[in-house]
Amino acid sequence: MREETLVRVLAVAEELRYRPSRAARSLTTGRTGNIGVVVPDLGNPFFPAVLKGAQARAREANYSVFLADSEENPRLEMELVREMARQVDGVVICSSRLSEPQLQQLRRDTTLVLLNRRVAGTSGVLLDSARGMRQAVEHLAALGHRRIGFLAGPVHSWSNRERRRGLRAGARSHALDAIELGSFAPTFEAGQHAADLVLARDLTAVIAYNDLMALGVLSRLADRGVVVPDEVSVVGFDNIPMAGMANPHLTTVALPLEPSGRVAIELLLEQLAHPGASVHEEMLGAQLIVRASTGPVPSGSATGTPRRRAAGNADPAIVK
Amino acid sequence: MREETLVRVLAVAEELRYRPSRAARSLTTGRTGNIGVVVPDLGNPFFPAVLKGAQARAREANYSVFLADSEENPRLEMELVREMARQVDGVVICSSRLSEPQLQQLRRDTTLVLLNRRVAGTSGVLLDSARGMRQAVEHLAALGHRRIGFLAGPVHSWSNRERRRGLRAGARSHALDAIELGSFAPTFEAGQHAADLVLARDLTAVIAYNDLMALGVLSRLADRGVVVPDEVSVVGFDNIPMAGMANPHLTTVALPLEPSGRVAIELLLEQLAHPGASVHEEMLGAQLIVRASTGPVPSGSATGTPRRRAAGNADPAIVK
DNA sequence: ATGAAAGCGCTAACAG
DNA sequence: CTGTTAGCGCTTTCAT
Repeated sequence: MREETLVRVLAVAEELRYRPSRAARSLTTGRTGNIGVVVPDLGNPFFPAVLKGAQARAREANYSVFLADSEENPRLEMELVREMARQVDGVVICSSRLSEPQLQQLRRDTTLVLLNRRVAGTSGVLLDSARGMRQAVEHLAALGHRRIGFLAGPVHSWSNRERRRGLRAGARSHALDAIELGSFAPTFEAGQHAADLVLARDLTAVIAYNDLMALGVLSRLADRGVVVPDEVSVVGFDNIPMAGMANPHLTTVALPLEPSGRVAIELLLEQLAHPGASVHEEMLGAQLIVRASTGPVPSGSATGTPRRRAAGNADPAIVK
Repeated sequence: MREETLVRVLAVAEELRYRPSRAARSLTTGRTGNIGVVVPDLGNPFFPAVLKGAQARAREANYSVFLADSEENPRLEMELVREMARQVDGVVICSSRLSEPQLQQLRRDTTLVLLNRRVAGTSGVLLDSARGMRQAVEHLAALGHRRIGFLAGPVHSWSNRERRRGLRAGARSHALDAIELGSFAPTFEAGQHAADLVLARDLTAVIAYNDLMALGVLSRLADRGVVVPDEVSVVGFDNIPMAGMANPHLTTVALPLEPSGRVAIELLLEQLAHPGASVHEEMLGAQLIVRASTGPVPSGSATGTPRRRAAGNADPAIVK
């Protein structure tokens, strides 16, 4: 058509504030231009961080994102994904609390990408928890700790399994005892509660499932007058945004949260572009962050000598 | 129709995994069943908290929510709302960084509800920052402080204006000096930076725009060997989820974050149900949270006597 | 090259 | 009260 016509049409379109209807478009094309993201709990700072990366990357690719909070509830999680499936091109499930069969089932409804979960035939982003855990154990071993507690997180969580795996491997390598406690909810309050169990077991070091719990432990230890890190060393996981500023005594295994969100979207876009393409899995590294205050433990404690009460000699939770 | 027919139809529908297409539906009905939420920064814990409430309430009403992060960028914020407008029934803008004319303009594109912002003709949820600030000032006055610093937040933020307003009122009531510093970005890092300015001004108490900044101040004060609260009292705002667990020295003005998200959605639903109805504004209260460690300041400091260096006598930032 | 028409999946308004 | 039809706003295909 004529140049002039084009210009005029565009001008009028602008004047009438014309905006193409995405609904109508998606009706014909079959694509929505939307992506869904499901998280177990927005109150856990881990997920907003991931979300931030995901949202940013999605926008760069001209996708909008639907957000849903499954409230740590598998039934709700299922329902949310199903509902989303109707109006998105694919969904990213973060730290899914669903069983593998359930996830396989959802795969029939939409293109799935998992974050923090490994399922056959499904693309996913993984954070190298096991390696991070080995670093943490190595660090504590170097400080002289011989008995290390682990406060386990959600049972169905992949990262919890990985962290336990890393723990056992680390304990074996360094010939120290790893005592698993829990599982606990991945919250500050659960950490406070767990702190008492740690003291009761006469542990000199404890690794929590995540920073939230670790902060809970630190808080409770402070309340009980226990000096950190002289009497007990505490290590957390994830390095959530406020972890460091929250408590300088917190050593933590840092995971790349925002990048993981970005990568999840990237994997999803890839799947959408090449529907038949092979499934990809991306593993992102962990890094131990040792803060100023993590000093060596007193030699008395370091040998694992009970300080408060005698430990039972047949301890069922000792792993190695 | 016959009972049997109905049953068989439903059975087949289920068998074929039939799901009505929302795109097609919205094409005919003109409604999408979606709501948009825009926040300035997901990295600020304030917003995930609000978001959690909003998402939960929206879901209860069978709405899905689109999420967008405007990265504290007004241009981007505009664009995001415009884009959302095409596929939602309404949008909630949290702590908008836009000018009033810009917001009026957006109102033509979609139904708007504002959180933390007052604009004529637009429904909104407000958090009573001014009253919270007066409580904070009253508290510090009771502890004997005579010179109080305020670390201002984003210039275009309604709550920042309200907090300044409350500050001036409080300073007048209690006949004390309020020194405004900033503005600063509402971040931990900015708080660290501001702490030095506070010390340079010989202030015995400082109220930060929000908890993030307050934690930054506390962190920097600790690094510089200043004892809190004996030498300096620090007050934050919002009571974000990790504030309390982060630092027991943090006194904070608590705002109902999750409820505010819920209320925002409620106002939006109301607007959608009665399109012509009158605009509503909801004001939610604030509550001062004084933690264990907020003791009185030494009497020397309490009289406002400079401790580190002489303060210039013509201080332009002194409000009253 | 440009323009007309079919149809995506649904709902609303209609006719039977 | 059931069953049929028009049309929402686009894209894609087909005819001109």
